[in-house]
Amino acid sequence: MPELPEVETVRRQLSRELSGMTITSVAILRSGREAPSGVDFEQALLGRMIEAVERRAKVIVWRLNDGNRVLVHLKMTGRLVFVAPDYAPMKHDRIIFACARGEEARTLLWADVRQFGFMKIVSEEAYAVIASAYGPEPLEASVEMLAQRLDRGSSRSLKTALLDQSVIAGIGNIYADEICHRAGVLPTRRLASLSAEERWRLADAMQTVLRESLAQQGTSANDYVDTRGERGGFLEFLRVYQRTGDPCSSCGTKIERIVLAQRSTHYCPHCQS
DNA sequence: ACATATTCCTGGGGGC
DNA sequence: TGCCCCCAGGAATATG
Repeated sequence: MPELPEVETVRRQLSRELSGMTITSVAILRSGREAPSGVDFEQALLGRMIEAVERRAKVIVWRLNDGNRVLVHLKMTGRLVFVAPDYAPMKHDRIIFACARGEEARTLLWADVRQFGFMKIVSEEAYAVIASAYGPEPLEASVEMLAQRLDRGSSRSLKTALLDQSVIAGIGNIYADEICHRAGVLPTRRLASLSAEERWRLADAMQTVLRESLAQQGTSANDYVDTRGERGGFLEFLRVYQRTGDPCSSCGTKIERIVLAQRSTHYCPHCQS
């Protein structure tokens, strides 16, 4: 499940490989999750140069030289992987892109087992509207700003707020649980009950956890791999996520699991309050 | 303004 | 070996 560190890892690799490249072919193997669909999608990309690869929240953004943006959301099981030019397509592959810059060429595959992900071509103006709906980027905003985003006098749970992309961008189920554990705060807490000190600890934990994971190229809990097909290394550093019953790394108490906001939620009943 | 349920989808694992 | 059922979940949408 790519969240900010995984999506950012993919973005960096794409930026390195694709910046300045022109799209020379678009082979849609399985239509339905791209917009506009089919031939219109292909025609909107052919001959365009990728000027830059950016990211907003969990969305990867290809900036094209005609001003349009290609938005890619990997959702649960989406993958962007570089493959050989003669790659033989497999069951869940959706689109294969060929790109070139002089003598250099790259073949990029978009595959998605569960088919939740999408690719969408939008204008510069439409992208600005989409981007503005997201909350601040946790690795770019200040701790003060992030703490302030959690200060809403709200009755909703902390976990719900952390998963809400309009509050803070890029956090998903893995990092929501890890952030709460680092900060020593229960995910079930109501926002309105958080002290200023707790909000500051949460904001600080957001940056710490996301930075540490990014340094390990993200977490491969299930399906995630980067553009080279390699897994992220942060799994072994997770302290609560998918560690139900394991001893807490800080105090040895067994990690517990509940369902909160329709999501599996993991916490240490001793370290978090 | 909040929660909760439903929807999309497929593979993997447990139970028998 | 092979069913059946449940589970994983990002985010939009509907309902309470």
